[in-house]
Amino acid sequence: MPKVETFNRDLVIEQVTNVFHDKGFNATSMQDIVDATGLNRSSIYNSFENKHNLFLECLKTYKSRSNNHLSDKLSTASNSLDAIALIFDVYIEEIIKNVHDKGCLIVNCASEMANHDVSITDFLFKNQSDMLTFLENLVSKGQKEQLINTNKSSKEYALYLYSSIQGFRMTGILISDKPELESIKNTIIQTLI
Amino acid sequence: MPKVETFNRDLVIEQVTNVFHDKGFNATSMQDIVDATGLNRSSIYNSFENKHNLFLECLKTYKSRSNNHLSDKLSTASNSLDAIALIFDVYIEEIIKNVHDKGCLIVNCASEMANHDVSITDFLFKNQSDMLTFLENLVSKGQKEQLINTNKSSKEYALYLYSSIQGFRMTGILISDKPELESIKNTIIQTLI
DNA sequence: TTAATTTTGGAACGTTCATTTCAAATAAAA
DNA sequence: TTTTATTTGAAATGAACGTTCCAAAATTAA
Repeated sequence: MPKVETFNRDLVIEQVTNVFHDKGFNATSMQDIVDATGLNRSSIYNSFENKHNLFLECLKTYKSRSNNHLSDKLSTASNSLDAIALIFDVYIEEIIKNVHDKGCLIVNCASEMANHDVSITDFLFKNQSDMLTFLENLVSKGQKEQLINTNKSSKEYALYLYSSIQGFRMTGILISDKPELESIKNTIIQTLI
Repeated sequence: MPKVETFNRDLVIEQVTNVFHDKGFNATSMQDIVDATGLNRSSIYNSFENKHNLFLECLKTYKSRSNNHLSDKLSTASNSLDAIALIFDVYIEEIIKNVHDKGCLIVNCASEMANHDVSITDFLFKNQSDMLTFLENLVSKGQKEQLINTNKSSKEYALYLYSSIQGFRMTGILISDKPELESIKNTIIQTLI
């Protein structure tokens, strides 16, 4: 019966995500989004309710897309320690790919919006929890494989890595020199050995 | 001859900085600034030209105020390694002081505005350079005192610490649990020993 | 006390903001 | 082909934005 949605929703989300990633939530206007997608205002509001919801959907898609990309790369790792190093390699690749790196959308979002918007804060805490669990499992396996030292618990090292990754993503915004990024990565990894 | 500026410029900058720190540049309106300072719009524009300049002045004041505060604390350090640990203690104190920590104004600014505004980007690169020099000297002294290992150069460790500090400040936005923050700090410091 | 100079208060500027409205175009099902 | 549901286009909404304007108040030097 109805006329069906003609645009590619995934593509639109990707286009909008690029704008949000580049300018942040507050500096992005609906006009920017209209321009980036080629869609009409009405279509956007019809399909995504409002700017806030659209941003939340971009965040969620970004998270799962990043996680999938990470999983793909990590599946090639020979062991857990190698996997942790590969996480940083993925980010290094991302940072030097762009002339001006935009950092991590989620880290930027935390910096811009945490504690101001409950649905965003909920997302951020959930993301943090997922990240910590993921890293803890990785460290735990590495410790069982005796590739990672047991000076600290897997929980503590996960927290350390979580914090280090955020710093790494922030640093990449201004520093895009590969040797420097590799050096930071190696120093972080060294701690675990 | 003239009527002289009646308000306390330092106080106004502090009040405005608090708003910018809380909401970020783009989400802060001139009305917010009027409300926070109690000044009239005209007075603000008379004294600070525009929002952008006002923000830049807040950034600079924030930087020097933070550096002064850090210097004060670090002067009580018994050695260079202790001084590095004290940096993190200053941040931990800052993080748990506020119910909802806002992170570092400069880190947040990098996340929101880097590569979009040349005067901001200039400030950020200058700040980064200052930070790295400061940390490199600290590490270098620590290595001479044989308190910090020489597995990596002082430059490399400075870069590592710089990245770690940014991550630490980001992490503190969502995590305000002192033991967790202490754990991250200790893991970072451990790398140097 | 007067003159000179600046800060104020408050309104107004034109623009841009996110969002809404609604008729016209569209397309699948009947 | 007609019906039905939905997407579109384009304009309009009112509120908020950063900034400007100007007369009135204020203050100090002469």
